[in-house]
Amino acid sequence: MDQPIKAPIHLSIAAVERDTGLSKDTLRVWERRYGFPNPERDHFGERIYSIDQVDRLRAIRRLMDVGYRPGKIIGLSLEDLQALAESVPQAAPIASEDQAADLDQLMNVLKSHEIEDLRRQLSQRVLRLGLARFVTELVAPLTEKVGDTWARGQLEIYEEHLFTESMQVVLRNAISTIPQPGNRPRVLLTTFPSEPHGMGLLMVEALLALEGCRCFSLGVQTPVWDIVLAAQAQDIDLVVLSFSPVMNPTLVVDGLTELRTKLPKSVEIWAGGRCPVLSRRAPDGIRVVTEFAELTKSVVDWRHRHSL
Amino acid sequence: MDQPIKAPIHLSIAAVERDTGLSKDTLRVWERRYGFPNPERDHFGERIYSIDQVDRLRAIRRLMDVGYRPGKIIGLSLEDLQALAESVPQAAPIASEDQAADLDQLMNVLKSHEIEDLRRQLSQRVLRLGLARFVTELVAPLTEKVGDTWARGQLEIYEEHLFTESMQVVLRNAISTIPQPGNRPRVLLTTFPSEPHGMGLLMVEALLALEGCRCFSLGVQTPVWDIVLAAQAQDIDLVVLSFSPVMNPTLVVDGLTELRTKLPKSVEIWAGGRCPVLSRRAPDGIRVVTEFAELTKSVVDWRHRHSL
DNA sequence: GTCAAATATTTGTCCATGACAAAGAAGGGT
DNA sequence: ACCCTTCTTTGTCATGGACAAATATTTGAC
Repeated sequence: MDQPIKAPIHLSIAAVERDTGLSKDTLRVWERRYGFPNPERDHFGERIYSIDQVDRLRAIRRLMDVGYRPGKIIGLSLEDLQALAESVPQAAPIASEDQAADLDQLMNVLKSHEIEDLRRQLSQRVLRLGLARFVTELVAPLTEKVGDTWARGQLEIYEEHLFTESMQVVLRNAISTIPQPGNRPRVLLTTFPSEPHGMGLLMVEALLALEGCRCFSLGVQTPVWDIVLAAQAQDIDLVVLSFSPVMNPTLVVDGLTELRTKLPKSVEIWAGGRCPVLSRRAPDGIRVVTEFAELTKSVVDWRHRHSL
Repeated sequence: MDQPIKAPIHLSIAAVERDTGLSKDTLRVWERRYGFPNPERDHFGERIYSIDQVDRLRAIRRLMDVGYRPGKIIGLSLEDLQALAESVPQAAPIASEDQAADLDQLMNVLKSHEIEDLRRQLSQRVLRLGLARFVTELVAPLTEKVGDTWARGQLEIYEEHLFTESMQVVLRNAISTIPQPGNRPRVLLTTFPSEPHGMGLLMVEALLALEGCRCFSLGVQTPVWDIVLAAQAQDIDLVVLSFSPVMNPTLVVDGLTELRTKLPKSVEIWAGGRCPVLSRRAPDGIRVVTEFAELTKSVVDWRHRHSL
């Protein structure tokens, strides 16, 4: 054996915050209220979390992302948590039999860790389906499936990383082959500072570029003020932001409100992604786009409104 | 005018943390110690920061990244801070006259916001110089120059985002053209969870791929435990991690130590990047690679040691 | 004077506890 | 069924104290 005695590794509260996505404040208040997590203390009284507890915290976090409330599940053992995750109903796949089978096949390639295979097969699908259908019918459901499978604990994070990395390579490659004429609308794409996920952005960029929009991607995590500056400098018509479900709702709403007041009225803001708060209480003056099909329509609509 | 009367916009402490990168704890303790920032309070006593103060905070933050200590500069006005930023000595460019001129030219293209131009010119340089020289003689110094210019306040964050995004596209494209034979060493590339910068990783991937290594990139921010799992699954010889100077030294050292104990002895760990702590107190069993030239040598050395 | 070791200062992060607002759940009337 | 009000849950913020790590400064030997 390479690691005969597994060293009892302990993590600081900052490390746990990063590994679980739960803020330090939350970790402390859970300990106070529910008695879990229940970390040891080092010689100076600072919290020291065991791997076991971090695993449990991650399982709890995953279930919360699916809608469970912490109070209900925080007392459960890791096994119970995993059992619960299994029972979460799969998001209804709107896919046909063929599609579903194809997704399964790609998942198997991913699980076999044959990265070249995965990348090659994805590239083939781009050619076969065309980029637009590739994004809507394959990337979107496959990404969801991967997230789902991970939430059930049937996929390691590193496998998700491998998937994301491969998919991004394929998508970027595909996007770079789209000719970019100097057309309107001129679109700025990015995410807020607390949102590190870039896949949604790439999908949107692909679809918009196909629609003939002029896309300027700032990558992820641009502060609000810098979005405003960039929109000014690039003479932007449309700011598109992408949100994942894990984003803090308050930050989403506050950020959007702030951005809306700072941007001229003539610049539209479109917010996309599967973030619950968007559908419920999106600020005024923000267009919420939850489905990819809407995106294309919205562009047509924009052009119509601007007589283009 | 689009915004005739600029609404007196105020930000919550969470928003300021987001926009300045200073933690809530830090913001509170500065207020307590130095009397700045000095936010108003809303009807319920929560801090409300003015735009002016946030601008000052960002200027301070920039100077800190260049080595100033907060206590020395926290009392200065925005003008004084900017003047100070101007006076920061430029990092000595080891480049030749020609190179320096070329970098300047590219910087100008970036500042003109002609993204297509920038991307096209970068792609041309790849062909002209070859990928290896492109990385060592252009990407590395240009990235540094961009960071530097930003630190002086002469570049907006969004401009840095534009640069990073363009460069990543070019690099990924270049990398994807390198044939990947099934050669050793098999290299896993990633960063720790607190390190969101992926450029260094791409540069290293390019050079290693050129050297004939088999590269598996997990993208950024992989938790330690998942790095271990991935290394196992992919039969990895070499884990390469990239660090930027802003990373918390404690987390770097702790993470590396943890990773070293969890990985089998047969798997080497190489740590790269301009992170001061690496040179000073790197843990045992970690190879520190600060220069790109070393990288190639290290691969040759690895092959020699493994009789390949 | 130069350099290294010892001491002082600066600075970020952590801790404990209290409080409240916003989201969600539960109850009651039409 | 539905909507409005009330109760419960939950995350974030506030205060103020403390210490360790990093940095600056002083001391002392050569």
